[in-house]
Amino acid sequence: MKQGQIPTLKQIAKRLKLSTSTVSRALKDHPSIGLVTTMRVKKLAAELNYEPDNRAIFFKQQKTFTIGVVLPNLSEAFFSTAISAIEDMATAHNYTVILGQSLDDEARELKILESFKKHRVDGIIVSLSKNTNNFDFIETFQKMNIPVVFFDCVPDREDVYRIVSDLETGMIEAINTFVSCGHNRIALINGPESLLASKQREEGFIKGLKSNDINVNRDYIFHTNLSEKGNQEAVEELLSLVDRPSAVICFSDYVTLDAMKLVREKGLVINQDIFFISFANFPIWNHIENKPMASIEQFPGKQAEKAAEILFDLIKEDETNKGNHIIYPSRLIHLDSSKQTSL
Amino acid sequence: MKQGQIPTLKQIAKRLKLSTSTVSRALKDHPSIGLVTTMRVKKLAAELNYEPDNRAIFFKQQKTFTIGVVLPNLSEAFFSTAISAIEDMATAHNYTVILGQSLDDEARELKILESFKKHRVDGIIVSLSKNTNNFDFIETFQKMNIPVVFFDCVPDREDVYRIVSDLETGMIEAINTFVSCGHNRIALINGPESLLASKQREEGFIKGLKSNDINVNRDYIFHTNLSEKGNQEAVEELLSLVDRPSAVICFSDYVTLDAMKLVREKGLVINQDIFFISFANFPIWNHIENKPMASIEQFPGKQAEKAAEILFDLIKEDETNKGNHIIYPSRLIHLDSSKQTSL
DNA sequence: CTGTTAGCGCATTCAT
DNA sequence: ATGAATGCGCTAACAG
Repeated sequence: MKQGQIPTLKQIAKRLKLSTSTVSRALKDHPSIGLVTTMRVKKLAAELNYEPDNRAIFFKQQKTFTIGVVLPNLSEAFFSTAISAIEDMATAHNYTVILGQSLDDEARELKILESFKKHRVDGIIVSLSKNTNNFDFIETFQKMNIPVVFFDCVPDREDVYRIVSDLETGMIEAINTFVSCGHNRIALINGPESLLASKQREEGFIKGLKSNDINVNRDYIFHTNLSEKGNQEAVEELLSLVDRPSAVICFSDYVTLDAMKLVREKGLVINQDIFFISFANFPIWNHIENKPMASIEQFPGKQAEKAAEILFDLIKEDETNKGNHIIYPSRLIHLDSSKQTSL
Repeated sequence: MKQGQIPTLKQIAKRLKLSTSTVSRALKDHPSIGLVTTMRVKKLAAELNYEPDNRAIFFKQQKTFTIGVVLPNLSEAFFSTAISAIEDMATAHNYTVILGQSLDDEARELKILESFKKHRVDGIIVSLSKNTNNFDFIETFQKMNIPVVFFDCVPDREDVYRIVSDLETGMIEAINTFVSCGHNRIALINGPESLLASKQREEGFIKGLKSNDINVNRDYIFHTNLSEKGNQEAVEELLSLVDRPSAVICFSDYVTLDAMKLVREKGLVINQDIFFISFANFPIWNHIENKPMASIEQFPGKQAEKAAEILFDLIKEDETNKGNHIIYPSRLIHLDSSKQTSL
């Protein structure tokens, strides 16, 4: 009574006095099956609401038509945009997506990867947790022939497929913008030093300053572990400098939110006493007073889409070495600040 | 050479000169297998890095140990909190989660459900798109014995499992708060009339006014389709009333963001000329100047967790009719407004 | 305590 | 153009 309803190939075959193979082929428009038979089969299949049982197909084909995606945090607009892009690509390829949030916790990330492995996903897309230091899992999946593609937060190794945003372009635009507004005391609140993303920001920062003939002052480079507390500590330090910076570039929009909050509490006026530019360009800025001057767009959708594209190529074993390091430029987006100075 | 590495039960059995069933049982600590044998099997399995092939297990057990979740939009904090809760529950039950975003598009929602059906998920959790009117899919899944649980945005039918937040409690608190601050011209910017959630808000609104002996003025109830344009139109109307409301309750924090933006552009000062309370309580308020007075928390995590709990009960066929309509109270959260009036 | 056997639903190879 | 036979990896009923 339970599953009695769900029709199988065999049932269709019996009802039509055909063999399962004929039915199977008819359903797939195999050329060697007669038109009449094909029609009869399809008709009954439609009537019975037949659906092939994916479980059997997965088993037979040694595939699951499923990819796994590990992200730090869905609540960040950056990643929800990314996952939407991946989902769309997956749908287009007739794949489904299983998901895990690492919440920037290395152990949790590993558990998710474990579960993907057990699930026998056909491929994996990862944007690393900010605290991941152990990359042994890469070898594990290599051995199992499960392709892995990284994006955004990627390991600092050459032997992987990875897609990143070139943070230098946006960073240099940011500095040029600040300089053209007359700033020369420009600070950077950077992320954890272990991150490739932080390294790249710092390189761009220094390059940008140099190209504007500004001395690089190491005291103007701060680091945060990206927690609210860490962000505030960095800002406290920054504000207590005798020669306080007038312009600040933050690792991300979240860092900027924390920074601006503290700055306001200290009685300083944003976009008057101190100016901000940050990374990520999240959509909410347009609804906020006293936003940063600009934010650097990293095109999460594009990055994720490319990651999915490469992954599906790898799954299809088109191992056309189309370069396993893709870099997209980032771009500075000026936020409408017409209301900012009117306060 | 490809899959040659991946060990199976059979291989372990051959190497150990045992039968596959013995190996299978040993790996599961079946009591009828001798300790020595169990040890030998486990040792070799560990050496070979054996992992059972879920595809075969799915097939054999007629299950996928996978649940599907359909949500409107991952980028809303409400839903990303919800999905985290579901994920945690799923992990605890050894299940994986496949995900789809409807983006409030009925057709897209249906496609996602289709794909879940093909994937033979063991159960489904849905928070409906704001534009869904056709609920035929409920019958389809019923027929296939795939349990479905709704939360937050649920169908207005009795014969389904659903978990919602009781919007009335929060709504009444909101009105009481406004009244105690001296407001009596209180407006509601509500969502689409077709939504159960809108209906409930309106009921609470009217109840709250009545209990405070305030006449219900129908002109103070507005509707928006929740698009930015719709939100703004509602606010335009509201502001153009001769007897302009001094206090506004909005359908959600997103509506409030749009509303406050427009209000500012009109030169009005928030928390002085006009006051807001809204639904959802998203985390970013604490980082924003000129936030609403309060926001009504709907506990997405709790709702989602409960939905998952019920779903897993249904999957296990513990069809203990533990009530298929669960309601959690909502609660007004006062936002720290110390900085608000100091501008 | 351990082995043998059968079968889940489907795709496929080999016959006819 | 169609059918029969096989096997994917695993579990479980049955047999010893």
